[in-house]
Amino acid sequence: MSDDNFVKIAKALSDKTRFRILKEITDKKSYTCGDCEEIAELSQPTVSHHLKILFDANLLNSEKDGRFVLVSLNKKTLEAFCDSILDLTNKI
Amino acid sequence: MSDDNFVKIAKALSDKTRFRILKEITDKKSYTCGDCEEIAELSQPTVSHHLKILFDANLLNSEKDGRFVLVSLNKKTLEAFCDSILDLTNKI
DNA sequence: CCGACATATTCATAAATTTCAATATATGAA
DNA sequence: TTCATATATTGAAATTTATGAATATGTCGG
Repeated sequence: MSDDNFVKIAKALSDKTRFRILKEITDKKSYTCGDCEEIAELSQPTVSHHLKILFDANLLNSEKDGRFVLVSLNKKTLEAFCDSILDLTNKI
Repeated sequence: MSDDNFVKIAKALSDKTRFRILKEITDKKSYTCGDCEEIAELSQPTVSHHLKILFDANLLNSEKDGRFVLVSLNKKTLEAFCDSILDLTNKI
């Protein structure tokens, strides 16, 4: 993973609202953006903004379902991110 | 690990200068703050600021050696951070 | 088509972050 | 003690980020 990509993912993870959303959506198969508003307890535009950051970092998959957008965790990105971190520790 | 602690570590990792410093200091046993200035190619106060953020997130150990401060990677923090991420993926 | 709803975008504001010059502190050497 | 060096802190400017009101877009049901 490139340094830029690593930093982008870390930045996406570095906000408590976004982390709360990620933690919550691991439990169910799919969540709508509206579900995420309830989790975050913030306005719709703000949550939409946070979801975009998570999506741009490839931490979320999204899928249209009529009027809804269903989001789910992108496991591969999280695993690749972990691998990059463990690369640091394994060099010691 | 608490959510606050997770977010603090992610924030510390979410800057390219800080990530570059962390990557570099895995190679040698110990680095001085001056070494980190060379790595970062930024002013001394700026690097000192970045090192403080890494230290506050427990990503760096530091040890005084006369006039110098030697910094090294805190492997345990990185591993605990990874564990928290993998907790997310394992719930899917 | 129209009204209701889900999500995205624009715009403005407030807060946080990055950066460095200047300065302070601390330590070793002469 | 005095000077030179290593690091920390302060203060200020520029940039980025988080937030929400207003608005736009898109989709379903009638």
